[in-house]
Amino acid sequence: MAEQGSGFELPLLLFAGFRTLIDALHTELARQGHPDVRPAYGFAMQAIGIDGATASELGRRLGVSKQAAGKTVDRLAALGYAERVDDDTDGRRKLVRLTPRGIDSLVRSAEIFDQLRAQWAATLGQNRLASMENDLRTVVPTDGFRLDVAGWFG
Amino acid sequence: MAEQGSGFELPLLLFAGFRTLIDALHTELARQGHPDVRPAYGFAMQAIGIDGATASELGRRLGVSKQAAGKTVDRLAALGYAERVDDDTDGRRKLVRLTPRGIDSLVRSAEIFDQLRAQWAATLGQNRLASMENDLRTVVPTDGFRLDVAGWFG
DNA sequence: GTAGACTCGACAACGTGGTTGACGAAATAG
DNA sequence: CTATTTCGTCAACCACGTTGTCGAGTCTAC
Repeated sequence: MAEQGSGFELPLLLFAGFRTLIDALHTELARQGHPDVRPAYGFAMQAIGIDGATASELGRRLGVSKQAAGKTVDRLAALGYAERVDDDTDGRRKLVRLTPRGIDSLVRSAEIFDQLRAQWAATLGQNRLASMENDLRTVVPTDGFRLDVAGWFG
Repeated sequence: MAEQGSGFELPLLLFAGFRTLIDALHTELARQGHPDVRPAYGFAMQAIGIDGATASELGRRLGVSKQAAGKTVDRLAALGYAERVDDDTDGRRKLVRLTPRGIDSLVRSAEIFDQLRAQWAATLGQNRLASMENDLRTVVPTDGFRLDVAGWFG
């Protein structure tokens, strides 16, 4: 209340909201058999998608270099969430595909996010939550933004 | 609008809002003579505060180890934003103090954040923005949360 | 059909932000 | 006086990003 109207608080609240959701997601994800999925991995797997992608394409989607994307794929592969498959029609390309385990984590993430949103809706009311989402949509640039949280911040 | 009610969109919107504010801050900060302040540095300087702090205390405030805090102080010191001062009454302690340049960046940050909030208020309306802040306060845990964004995410 | 340009994935080196573990020095508790 | 705690630092390591380089494969133009 002392910080009412302080410009300092707004970014903190937005980040706290983001972090609250992501932490709740990963707590539940861990409980459902995915204890070693980090926030960054979730975003990367989301970017890989069901159809898969090459490392270069993944880099473009995430807004990072192809080298950084390649390293992320290494970690995902080491954990059994993704795999590299040679492309028959192009000897240079290696398609990165999610394993069944990777797809499972993605499906569960979507469900958990829906449940979390429902909790917020129950607390704030559907209208208030929808207003918040609409207002955020108005005020953030519409073009896709970069998801390289760790690298961006530090 | 296709994503209306999608649990996936909410965290993205919150993060995009956070990032939009932080990016705007640093663009303006760079214009005002602080081009090499990174988001992480701003949070660290905020935690150091006007009165200064020891590296261990800084670590506690940021939620990271004293070693990590010490490294952050190194980078801040290298850029001329902070300095270490021996404590006369305790031979172990070294107080980390912001330099005038460090304080200047903090003062300007506060002003810029206020201006950015005013822009949001002009776009959304005072009431809508205040509602958003109130709703976020309702839904995020009240206890102080960790500011180690980079380390948390990745 | 082949020469040049482009793309792909990988390698190396580095910067930044974290972690543990260990350690000497200084303060404090008994 | 001794035992414990705390402070700052050093060293090693990991995660996530960067740039530069490179061989190999594909595509385009002549």
